Amino acid sequence: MVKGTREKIRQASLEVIAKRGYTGFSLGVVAEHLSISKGVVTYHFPRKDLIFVELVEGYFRDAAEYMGKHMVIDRSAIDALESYVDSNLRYVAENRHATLAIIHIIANHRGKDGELAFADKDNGIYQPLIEIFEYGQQEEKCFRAFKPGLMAMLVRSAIDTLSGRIATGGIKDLDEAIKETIRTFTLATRRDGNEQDLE
Amino acid sequence: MVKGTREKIRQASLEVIAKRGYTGFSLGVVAEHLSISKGVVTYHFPRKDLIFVELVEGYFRDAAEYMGKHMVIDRSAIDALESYVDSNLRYVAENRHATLAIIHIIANHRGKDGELAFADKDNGIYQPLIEIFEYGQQEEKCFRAFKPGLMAMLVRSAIDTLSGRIATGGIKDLDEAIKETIRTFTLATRRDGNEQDLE
Amino acid sequence: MVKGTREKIRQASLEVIAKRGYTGFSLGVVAEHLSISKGVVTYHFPRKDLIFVELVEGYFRDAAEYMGKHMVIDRSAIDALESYVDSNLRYVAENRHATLAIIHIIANHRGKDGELAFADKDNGIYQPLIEIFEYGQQEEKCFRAFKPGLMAMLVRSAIDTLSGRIATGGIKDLDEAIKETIRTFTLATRRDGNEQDLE
Amino acid sequence: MVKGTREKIRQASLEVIAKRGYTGFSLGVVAEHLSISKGVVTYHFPRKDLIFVELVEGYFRDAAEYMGKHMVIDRSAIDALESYVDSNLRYVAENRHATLAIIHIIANHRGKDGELAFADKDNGIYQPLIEIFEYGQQEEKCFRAFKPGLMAMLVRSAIDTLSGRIATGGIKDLDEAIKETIRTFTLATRRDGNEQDLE
DNA sequence: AATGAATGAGGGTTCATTCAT
DNA sequence: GATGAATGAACCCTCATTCAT
Repeated sequence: MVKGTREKIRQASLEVIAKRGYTGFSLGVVAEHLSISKGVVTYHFPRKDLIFVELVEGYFRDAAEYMGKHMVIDRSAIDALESYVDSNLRYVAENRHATLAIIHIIANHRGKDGELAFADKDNGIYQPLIEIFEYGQQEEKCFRAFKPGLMAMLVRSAIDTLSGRIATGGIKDLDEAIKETIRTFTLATRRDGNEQDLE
Repeated sequence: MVKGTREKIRQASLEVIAKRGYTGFSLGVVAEHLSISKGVVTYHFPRKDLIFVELVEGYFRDAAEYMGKHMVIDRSAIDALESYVDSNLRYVAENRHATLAIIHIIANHRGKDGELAFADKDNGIYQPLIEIFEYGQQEEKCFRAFKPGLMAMLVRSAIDTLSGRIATGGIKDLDEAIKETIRTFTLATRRDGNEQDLE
Repeated sequence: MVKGTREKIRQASLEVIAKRGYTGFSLGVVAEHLSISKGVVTYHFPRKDLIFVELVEGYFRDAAEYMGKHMVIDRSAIDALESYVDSNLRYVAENRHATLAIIHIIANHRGKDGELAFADKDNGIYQPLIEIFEYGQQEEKCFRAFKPGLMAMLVRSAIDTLSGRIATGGIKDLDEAIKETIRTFTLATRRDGNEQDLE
Repeated sequence: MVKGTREKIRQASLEVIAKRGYTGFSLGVVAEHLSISKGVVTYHFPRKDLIFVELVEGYFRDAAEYMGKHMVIDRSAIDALESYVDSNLRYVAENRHATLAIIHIIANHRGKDGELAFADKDNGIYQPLIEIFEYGQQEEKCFRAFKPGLMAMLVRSAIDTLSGRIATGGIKDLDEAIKETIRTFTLATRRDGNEQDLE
């Protein structure tokens, strides 16, 4: 199977960024990595930014597709939360290089105005979680009272940090880590009789 | 009181990195920011790395000092955990710029070998948490069974991500955010009768 | 009638050069301007130079043809001079874009040796004027004594500069400008009784 | 006498542009010409444009100073016109390289908007001539009726084109060329009894 | 006749670093 | 302590040109 050069550049870019970081990424390194001329890269991506745009958008598109296939949304809110964390981390585990690269890009790439260019990408990702929490709090009454936005941030923080660890190979037992993460947030969010003890 | 040039450079560096990111930081920008010659910077810090080293070490030294003053370690493990999260986040809130800058440095700065230069700094920070968890599990029996290292990572992830939000001004009600974070991990780690329900 | 691609490229090149200058001209811009591939341009003009050669030669060929139709050479030298200036400027006015482009090319394009490639084209254009002046001085005695080559240069300078103005739209009343230019050189070259006053 | 590097770069730039044209000018060529690093050039002129700005402004400043010293403005309008042409061309003759370079810059350099960056410099130069003509027409009645702006353009065109010739060494006898140019425009502008013959 | 891919040289620019003063 | 000058490597990007299809 012949992969187009453009796709090769995408792939190599992800690898380079994952391995050498945002700063270590340059057209020259990618070209060298692929044993092609530097001009080939600029031929396919007239401006360096466009590589980032394509990588980030592609990553989120694929992730959304994966999530759509694996997330459980027709059962309880708790099941939804569990499957959200589970499918998220599994997608990450299956796309370690890409994930690490995307994290680097989002955290570092800035537009000409000096502002982070992909900050919004990061925000949009909270929405599904917030909806799960609101549904669980208002309809199913299975979640205790907490600010959905804040809890979503905590869940995401766990997923993102764990993603980094997974991506860098710092996690040995993936299933256990996922299981424990899910339990952590299940315990933290559920509504039960003991809740008022904490007041 | 006259602040030494060296200190001024440190301060300016933190501000620049916090505002413009790791990539936007350069000796020239710092010099311009202070209205001094670029040579002055290299006079005080012969190599760029040394600025980072000093900033990161200074930050963790100050943080450790702050924690030493504010952490409760002579009461229960639960109190220790609570005060760890609390003092951590309060220190961050009081040092937003510095925190953001340090996060950027740790996430991006690499040595000549291409490896992240401050990855170890990040690791050492887990130790106190691990000890709290182990003590709470083995001695006080107040925590349920979980891998201390993993839970420490989850707590740190929450603190670090929240730190970023706080540092960038994304958190409106600091006290509420801290309180909710603490409750989240209190609920997630405590040992109670309902725990086995989840098996 | 379908215009051949080659002709389209010529036309587009003139427009691009006229609007963006010699420096702003590139094969890519022309291709984009025509919504064709860059390869098409190099197919028709294997080397960039060849576009310039064809444009310049075509321009002077057309100009010569136009002059041949409009110049009066069978009457007096004064009439010849007048019609030379007049037809020259009218041709320019009718071919503003092309004229501006050609001016840019002649002033900037250099061969591999670094010398202006079309400097000679510019020189050849003086000959008709010189002949008119010599004839008027020696045969008709209608012109005063002056170096024909020098006066030819002055006339050309007026025409060329005026051409630029006309081409860039800086001239509002074309007829008036032409009339005044002709009068200027008629007065400057004629032989009359007052001439010796100036000695 | 030690010339500063900045001044050397200015000088070398003028030479390079004069010899190789606007297109043949590059930071690399200048650096090589001076046997210095390319970085030195950008150290003194952070952006390439600034070289052009400094060259053009310096040229016009020097020219204005020279004109101020050599122009006769306290006698008749005719004398003023003569001295204007004379001092202009003599300044050019004494600054051949610079003049040629400035001509190239003005004709080619464009800002980011794509418009000629020094077009205005060229316009301001007409003002003195226009004033001379208006004064001669209205006060002294020594000039015939013509549009001052148009005639100014014709005079400038002669000067500019002659400047180019002089700069490129195409003029052998400078004094004769100047004298003839002055006579040409003296004859072309003066008011005498024969004027109405041309109506 | 037309196209897209690939190339490599050269462009301007940024920047950490060295050094003499 | 402080400074400005100089350096050279690396950066992104533009572009004429070559070539297989």
